[in-house]
Amino acid sequence: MMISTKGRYALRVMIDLAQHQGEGYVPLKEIARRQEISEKYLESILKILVHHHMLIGLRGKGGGYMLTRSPEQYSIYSILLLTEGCLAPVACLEKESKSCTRIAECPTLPMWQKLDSLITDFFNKITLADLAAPSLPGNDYAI
Amino acid sequence: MMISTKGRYALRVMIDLAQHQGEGYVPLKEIARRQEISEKYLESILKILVHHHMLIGLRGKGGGYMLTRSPEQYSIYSILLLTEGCLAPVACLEKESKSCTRIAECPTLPMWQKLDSLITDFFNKITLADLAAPSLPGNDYAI
DNA sequence: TAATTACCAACTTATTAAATAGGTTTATAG
DNA sequence: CTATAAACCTATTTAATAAGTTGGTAATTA
Repeated sequence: MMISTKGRYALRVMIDLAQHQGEGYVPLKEIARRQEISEKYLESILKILVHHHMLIGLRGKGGGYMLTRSPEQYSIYSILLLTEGCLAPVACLEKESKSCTRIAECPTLPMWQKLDSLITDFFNKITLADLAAPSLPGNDYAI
Repeated sequence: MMISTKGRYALRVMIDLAQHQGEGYVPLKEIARRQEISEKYLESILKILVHHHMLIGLRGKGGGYMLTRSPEQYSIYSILLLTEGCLAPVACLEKESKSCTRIAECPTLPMWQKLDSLITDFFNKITLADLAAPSLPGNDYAI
């Protein structure tokens, strides 16, 4: 498997926030309740998103979280990359992977690279708006 | 990440065997040396492949492993599926996943299903022959 | 019958995922 | 000005999985 709960939960939260745009700041407690995810665990995920300016977090009474842009302006790729760290299908393609000595002769590397592009393109073409929107003709991704 | 060493090593072994077809049975020791993989770890991977008739294993002096078909007849998908168990990009799509209560309303499920098809198709279209063959015009996968 | 090989089950170690605990800081409503 | 509600922060724990090792047994053949 490739996408952990961190990435999947992050997506669900972002969709939740997209669907509650215009309601001001939405507190974590509310999101956690709606999404049935532990508040404390969500916290650690939202921290990443705030830190990278995908969200604004406002403290204190009346505070909560809010999107910084409109849903069309978030690619699913950007959200998953932040929370998962890396979306490569094999260790060989990871940035930190101490370069394998067999790279030059590896008969499988080109295949992994093609798959990686395929996946990257797939997620880059989908936006938060596609997932948050109700089902409409032309929207392949909505339920 | 998605494909562990088990699946990656399995592919390398199958390619190695494809490239040494016609040399009779190839002992594990030789494969392990060429591929720089621990003999004992390889053993556990080859066991799976033999058990599912992807390979024949012959014991005793002069024994070793051999493909049961020609390389064109193995899809990469079939090899990875056996050794990895499941290639689904998210837990939600795994067979054993205790069915999530949110399936009916999950705004991300259609996306995961599309990605899963994409990956399955990708691996199904590539055969062992594609990876084992030398680089030729029309072979996108060889080094 | 000795050497060589595959086969088998159990165990260990390392890494990562997933979640929890227990606080501090900031803002606002009253 | 104070109680409350919220985000923020660091460290720790637990669970699961990946990765590899140990120590054998069974079959085959030179």
